[in-house]
Amino acid sequence: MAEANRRATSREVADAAGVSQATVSNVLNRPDVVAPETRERVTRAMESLNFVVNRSARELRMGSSEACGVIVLDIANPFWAQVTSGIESVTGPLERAVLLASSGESTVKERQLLHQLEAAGLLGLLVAPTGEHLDELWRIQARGTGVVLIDHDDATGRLPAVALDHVAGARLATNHLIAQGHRRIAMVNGSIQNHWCRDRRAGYEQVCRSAGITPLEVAVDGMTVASGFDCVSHLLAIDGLTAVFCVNDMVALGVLKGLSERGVGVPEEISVIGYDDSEFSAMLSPALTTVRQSAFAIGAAAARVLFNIESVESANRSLEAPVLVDRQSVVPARY
Amino acid sequence: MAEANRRATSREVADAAGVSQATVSNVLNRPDVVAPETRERVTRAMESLNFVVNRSARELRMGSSEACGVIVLDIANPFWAQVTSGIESVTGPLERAVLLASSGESTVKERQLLHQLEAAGLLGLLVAPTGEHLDELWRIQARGTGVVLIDHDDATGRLPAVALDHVAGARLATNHLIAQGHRRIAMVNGSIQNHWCRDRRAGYEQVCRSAGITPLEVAVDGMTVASGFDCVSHLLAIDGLTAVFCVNDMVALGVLKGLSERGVGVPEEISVIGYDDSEFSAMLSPALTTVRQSAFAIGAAAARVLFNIESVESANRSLEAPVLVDRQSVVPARY
DNA sequence: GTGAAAGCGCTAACAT
DNA sequence: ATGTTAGCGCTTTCAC
Repeated sequence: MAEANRRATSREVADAAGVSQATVSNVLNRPDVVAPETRERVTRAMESLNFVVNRSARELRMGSSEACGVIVLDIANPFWAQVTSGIESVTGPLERAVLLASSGESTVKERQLLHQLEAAGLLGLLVAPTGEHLDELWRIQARGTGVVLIDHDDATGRLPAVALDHVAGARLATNHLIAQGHRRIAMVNGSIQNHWCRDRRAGYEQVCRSAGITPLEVAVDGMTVASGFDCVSHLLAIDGLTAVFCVNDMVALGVLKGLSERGVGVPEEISVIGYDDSEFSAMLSPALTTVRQSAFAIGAAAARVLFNIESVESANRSLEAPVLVDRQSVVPARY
Repeated sequence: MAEANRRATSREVADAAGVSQATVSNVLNRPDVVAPETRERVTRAMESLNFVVNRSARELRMGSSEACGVIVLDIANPFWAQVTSGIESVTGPLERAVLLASSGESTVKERQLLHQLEAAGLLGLLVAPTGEHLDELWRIQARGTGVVLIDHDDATGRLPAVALDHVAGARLATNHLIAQGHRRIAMVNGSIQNHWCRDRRAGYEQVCRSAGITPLEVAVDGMTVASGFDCVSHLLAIDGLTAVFCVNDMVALGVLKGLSERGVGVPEEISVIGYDDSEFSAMLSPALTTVRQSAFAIGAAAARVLFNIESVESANRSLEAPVLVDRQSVVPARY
């Protein structure tokens, strides 16, 4: 049985190849500096011993790792799954590992994860913060771990941030509704702890007010299909309602379902607009009118910023402005 | 400026607290063994220095890490996002980090990732293999890193595997179609490189044959909405087709879309059945009839096996059998 | 209950 | 071109 039950060390490779450990290290890290013949011999030794470098040792020695940590708000949400894909699209080719974690929008879980990830000694962290308390992130940055905010700004400008313009997106959605003649428009919104929700509400309110109509907000707990479904009774209690703006497509899905179960026709009786343009949205019936923003692009941009491939400014500029995807769930109001 | 630009070491904490490094280590790992008063002093020093242990050093010393690596086939697919959630549901409370990577169903990418993850010196790996070549995984296991297969069996029994019964699920779907009187049933399937696709096809074919009807397979490249959409022309070329079994809900979504764009009514003209019961499936119109299997449960089960919380046998037993979710996209065939 | 010392596997000066 | 050596920050006997 040639197979050891333990990983081979560079020391063993060196012995097997009849060279010093330093040469093995050179073969690994600066192959050009070692004689082709020696290199060949060392490489063969590595293969026959199934050598694989011990990353902990390397990192300890070098003082840092190449990998990055990612904290998203909810991995089960398609938006974040897309963001993750975007991040991987840049880390993959760079052969950089990604340590992914999901805070589930819980601030305490976020703190735990931050602590764990910092202890992992990573090159940097990409984080979608759960709240406004950026101080822990500032501290991590000060201690030497790069931090890039995903879809959340740092008002103090200490942390680089790659963010989508939610205010603009919400304005787009609300304007569309108003342009179709709607005046009684509700917004189904998540917790305003969440800056998305805050920003989207801000956009919604701005447009409402300048059109002289009263904003009507219905809050839900999580931004999930279930919460959308559950809030339908509140929606139906609103007098004269003709349109609803949902904070995202998942919620819109729930609202659609709740409305249809109660026999309320969409879009004939009530128009519904979502946000995100999730993969399923075009396929709903009625196909969901929504606002598209590029989740994939924001993930990739944040990773590029962390790895110094691109400046924050340029990364943010590269993010497309939100666009309205006009489908079937919004029609002109009938009075 | 008290804030150092460098992480504090246990040595520094020791000096600040006027104790030895060993005591700091004890406070960290065996708090009970150190005098309460000393412990208190050390803890304060840690806080004031913002100490956080260097995981690389700890792991180097201990010879292994607590974290685990995960390789899924495609993180952007809701099924895998759910599996990931399941894994996190067990690693989270255990404070174990998860290193997530996605192979994108590419075998070469898989090899790269395996290499990277092994080099990270993790406690174990949870992997959904892209193909049948398990030899690299066997080697990793032999070298001392735990490996648990997600949704893929190891015929040799060397690797513990947590797997769903795709053959049974496909039988369920096909039987349902036949019970509704369908005889010309196509299956839209992904690459048979993928064992899911193979298993689901096997179930489909078994049932077809024993009912004396000819299996009709249409292959697509990836298991995505786009591939489903693209194969509709092939589907429509099949003479007398009345039903289609899609390898998953994403593909079904694409097929639904393609069919509706061509004015083919579902379910009046063609019945469609999916697989996975993705979150959006109930909300489609028609609501998608599909097969449910618990992606979340399989992730959690695999993690429990890796961490020795549960035996493979018990974990597999705990996985629910696939169930048919009868909705609107399948109706009796009309002749 | 606490400290001194050794060493995990690797890389990087420096010497040859 | 290759070898020697030191040491990254931590845990862990083994003394005291």
